[in-house]
Amino acid sequence: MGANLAVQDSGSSRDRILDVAEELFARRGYSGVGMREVAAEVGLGKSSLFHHFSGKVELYLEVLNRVLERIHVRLRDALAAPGCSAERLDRGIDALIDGLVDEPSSARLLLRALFEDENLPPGSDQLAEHQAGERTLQQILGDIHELIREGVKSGEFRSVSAAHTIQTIIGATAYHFASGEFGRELIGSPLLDPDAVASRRAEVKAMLHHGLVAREPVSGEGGKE
Amino acid sequence: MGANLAVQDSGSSRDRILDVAEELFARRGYSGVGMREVAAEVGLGKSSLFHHFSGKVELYLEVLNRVLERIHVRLRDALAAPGCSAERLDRGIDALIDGLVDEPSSARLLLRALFEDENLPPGSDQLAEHQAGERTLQQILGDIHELIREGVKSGEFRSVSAAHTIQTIIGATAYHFASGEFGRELIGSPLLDPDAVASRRAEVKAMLHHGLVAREPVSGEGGKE
DNA sequence: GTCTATATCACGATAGAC
DNA sequence: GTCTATCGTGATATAGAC
Repeated sequence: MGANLAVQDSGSSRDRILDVAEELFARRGYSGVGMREVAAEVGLGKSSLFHHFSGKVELYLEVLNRVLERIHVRLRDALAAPGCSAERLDRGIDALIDGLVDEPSSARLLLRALFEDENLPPGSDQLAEHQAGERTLQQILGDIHELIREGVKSGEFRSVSAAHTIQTIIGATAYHFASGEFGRELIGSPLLDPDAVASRRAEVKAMLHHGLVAREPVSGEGGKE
Repeated sequence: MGANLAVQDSGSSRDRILDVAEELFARRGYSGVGMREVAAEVGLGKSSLFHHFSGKVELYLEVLNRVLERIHVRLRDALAAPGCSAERLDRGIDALIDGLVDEPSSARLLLRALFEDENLPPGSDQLAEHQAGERTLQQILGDIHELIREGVKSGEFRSVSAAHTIQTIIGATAYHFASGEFGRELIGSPLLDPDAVASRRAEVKAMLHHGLVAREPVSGEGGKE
């Protein structure tokens, strides 16, 4: 039962609660985690959690916000540097993967968050914590959307649907690193192993640059890199 | 057996339980659904469920098996017909999307299944129901793997990693149709709307054929279609 | 096959001592 | 800020009548 949670004991009680809750919510989802378990893992009594967070939903939403903020900062910085659209795309992919790898709970938590709406108590989407997360999410999506739009406008990208391309990018990054044991068996090694991460980076970028179907090399660019 | 006159709810109690459980598990996950709720939705007392299934885990695993079987049949038939690798790839993508669209619970249930391992009681992976699902899953993955391997071998596909390409395909199809309200807001219409489904088909195939980055047309094939 | 009733346990949340 | 004790509810599962 007692899983080994590699969470540091430093920081305020509030931060330690957030750290523990982030890993537990990522692994078992909102309904699968109890306040009692979070408290026990932090080393507090269950009631102490209610001193720091007004309820389970608020705790969950603050965990989610923190993850979204971290992604947003990384992506914004990566896309801010100058370069052509293809270069900025590659840097954005790297930033996304860096974030998902450096904070291993993020991918699962974010993917789970797509479904958790129906598990949260009714009215949770009107809490201040939820709306803060919505704003961060819209900034993330806005950054990617603008990158794609500019690339299409300049002719550097095909005339793709920005929305569908965002979905494809999320699927290629967040889904992959959230796929856990399934992905591990498929790939043949833990998804966070350096080699597996490097492979994923290369495969995603190659897919975005060339697709899957081969074609004759064009101006010395179509073959292997 | 007599002729089936009723159109809905005409199956056995067992089938009706599976239908209801499939939708509920897809929407709220294993931990988020109670046997009481399933029973109430079917129109039975809670205890009656335990007459048809020995427990909650067994019910969940049988629901999952049924979904995997349906996908397997569709994909196997689609890939069996002759054609070049690119044609078979497109048919496979269509079969996957057809399945996810015709059975709207499938995408969420399958994506959730990647995480539910940690929510099931310990030892669930040794139940007969689990191992049946494992076999079906391996058949599905084997079919896709073989398609990619043949395409690479014949030179029709780039020399991609089959495992990573499978992850990309799952991300582009199952993730997309499981993304629910998030996807709906991003795309701008319900993901199952005919137009949105057609768009997804086209975008996924175009991404697999051409990637995102544009290049000069090659032998009348590289531009817009 | 379906039901009522019950056993046992965990859940989120609160009250109040310290 | 953390604790113990408790409330009310709902969870899975079982026993046994019909």
